Amino acid sequence: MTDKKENILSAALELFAKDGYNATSTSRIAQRAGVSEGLIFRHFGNKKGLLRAIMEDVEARIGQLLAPVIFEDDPKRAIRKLILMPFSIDPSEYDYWKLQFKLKWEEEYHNPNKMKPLIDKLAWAFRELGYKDPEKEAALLNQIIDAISTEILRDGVKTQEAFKAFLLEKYSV
Amino acid sequence: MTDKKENILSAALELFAKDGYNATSTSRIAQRAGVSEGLIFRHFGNKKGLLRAIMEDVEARIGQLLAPVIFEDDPKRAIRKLILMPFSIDPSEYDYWKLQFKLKWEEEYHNPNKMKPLIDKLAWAFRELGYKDPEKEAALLNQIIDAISTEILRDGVKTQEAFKAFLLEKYSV
Amino acid sequence: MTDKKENILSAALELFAKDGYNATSTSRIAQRAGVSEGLIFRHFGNKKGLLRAIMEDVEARIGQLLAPVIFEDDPKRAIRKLILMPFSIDPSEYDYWKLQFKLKWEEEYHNPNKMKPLIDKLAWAFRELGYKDPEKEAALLNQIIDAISTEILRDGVKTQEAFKAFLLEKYSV
Amino acid sequence: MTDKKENILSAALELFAKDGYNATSTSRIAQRAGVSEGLIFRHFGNKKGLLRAIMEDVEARIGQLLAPVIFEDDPKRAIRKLILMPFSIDPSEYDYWKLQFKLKWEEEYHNPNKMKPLIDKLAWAFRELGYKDPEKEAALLNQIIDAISTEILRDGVKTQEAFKAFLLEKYSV
DNA sequence: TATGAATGAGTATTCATTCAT
DNA sequence: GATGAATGAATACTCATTCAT
Repeated sequence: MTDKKENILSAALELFAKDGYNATSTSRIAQRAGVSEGLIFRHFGNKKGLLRAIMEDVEARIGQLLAPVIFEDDPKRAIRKLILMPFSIDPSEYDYWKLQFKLKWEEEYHNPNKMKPLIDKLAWAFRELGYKDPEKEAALLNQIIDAISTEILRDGVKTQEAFKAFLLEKYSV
Repeated sequence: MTDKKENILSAALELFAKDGYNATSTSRIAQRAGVSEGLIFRHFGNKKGLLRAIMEDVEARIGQLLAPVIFEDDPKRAIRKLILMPFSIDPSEYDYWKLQFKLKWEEEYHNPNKMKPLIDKLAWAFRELGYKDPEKEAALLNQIIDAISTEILRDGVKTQEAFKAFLLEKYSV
Repeated sequence: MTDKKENILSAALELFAKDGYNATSTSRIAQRAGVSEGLIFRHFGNKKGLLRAIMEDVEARIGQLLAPVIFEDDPKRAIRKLILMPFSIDPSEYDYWKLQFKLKWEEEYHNPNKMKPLIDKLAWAFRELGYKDPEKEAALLNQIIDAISTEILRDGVKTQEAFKAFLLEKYSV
Repeated sequence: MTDKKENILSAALELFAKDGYNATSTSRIAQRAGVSEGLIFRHFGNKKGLLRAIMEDVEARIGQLLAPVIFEDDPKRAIRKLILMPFSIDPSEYDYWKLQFKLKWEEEYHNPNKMKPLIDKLAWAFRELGYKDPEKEAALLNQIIDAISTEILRDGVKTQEAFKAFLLEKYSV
């Protein structure tokens, strides 16, 4: 991949994450990337194509982050790893996550199945631990982590730090 | 308030809730409201002014919905009422709620303090019931309700129905 | 119709006739009409809409020009009037005609049926005059007039003047 | 001439003939020719240069087609050959002709002198046959053939077939 | 010879906003 | 209060062309 193509990708990620897809014009992306506007279209066809290219990256990163949870064999440790996850995201990767959350509300880009494997794993963990309604517990914890991630991305990790111990204790993990 | 002004307000609410603020043009609002585009600016100054006017409504509705929780004197019943709340929203009012959630991610319009009184009330309730860390419990339940509301607004109330009993039991309320 | 709307119409007619539809940009039209580019779209929706509006005029003018032929009761005089027609077009109306011919080759705008009533009338005239194959004679004369009109529009009426007498004599009208 | 250069030429001919010069982009030409866009400019300098190269071909073909008329020594047979000409064009060569006609109205490319030798030959033929105004007869027949060719290129040879016998008889050739 | 990255000017169209009536 | 004409800046996208490789 050429330098300029990468510049476009990272400028777009940054702006999409900050302002959203609709509110970011291709001309601002080009400007920030230091390239001509036309180049965006030569490389990605259209604005949606650029978004798609970025989303592939985003999904890969999320996959990487979730992998340790999904491949954990011990149920307690799986839950623990998930709870710790939002606190361990590298700030340099926040934009990937912000975009993911922004797109839930913008565009038709929302794909709720993306989290399916994680929820399944959690359900398994809760079942192993003898919880009465493991599916619901899984969905609930997933939502909690989702909400905490949201807050972290908006206001920084420090504002949510207190929840870490709280949740670990609540779930005894 | 004149008819036409109200038409504008309800057309804008509908469109903002469906497509977001940025993706809704004043011309589409005028068209759907059956008024001239100019009238929007006579009444509300500019597009942001229109959004502000709508948000006043939105906040009033949310206030109304939360009032029964906040003025409940029995801690168990307060928690119970909050859990039931997202399931009891009249579908005709969904747009107010959708807009509220959409705006969290769009615009600089997010006002996290809006929920402060509710969280305080919840903290009080959990304290009364002897929970160890009532502030965190309050924040957590608030986030859970937030997440469930989100899902209800996106996919309908039926998809989340199962959580009602689950949560009521979990919190023994 | 407002002044500015008419300005747009006449600027567009002029430019479409000179350079063709595709080769004329909306910005050049706006510039020549002395209006903002946006106004074109407010009045005509899009570039095609502008062309359509012009074509309605064009067809009305052509109708007017052909009417004396079509409502002529004497066959010889009908043919005579048609032959004289291209020589009698007011130069101020050339653009309407040029556009008509340009569009035959550009766009999907060609409508061969437009000339049907004229050809029918000619066929009738030739039949009345005892010609052996009146339909073909009609089509042929129509084509000849078409070709002469083309030349007149390109190079001026003088270059074709000699054909006037030649054709009148040829058809003895 | 290299393969690729020929590919460009034939792709451009096809597209210019179908959509016109202005409406055909160099990128579409390159795509259809299966070459890089840059190669067009290496070979032909610019888009106009490509058109010029094609027009040389076009004129050569037209010359070939007219040669039998121009070198015919018998006046009747010369006229006969011209009348038959548009019906005998090989459909695989239609694009050359379409382009020729399209360009009459687009671009500054029209060259009316191209037909001079043909018209001179016709004038000679009509003079030989004792027509009263051979120059005009020549110009007229040329226009008729031109018009019939136009129709054939647009709607196919069958739609004009009937004119063949009609004209041959009209001119007794 | 041939490519493919890159550009700057241009395209049709939409936008929020103003203003005379 | 209400309209509809009008605008200028912005939008996503296309174009012919250049150039290093």
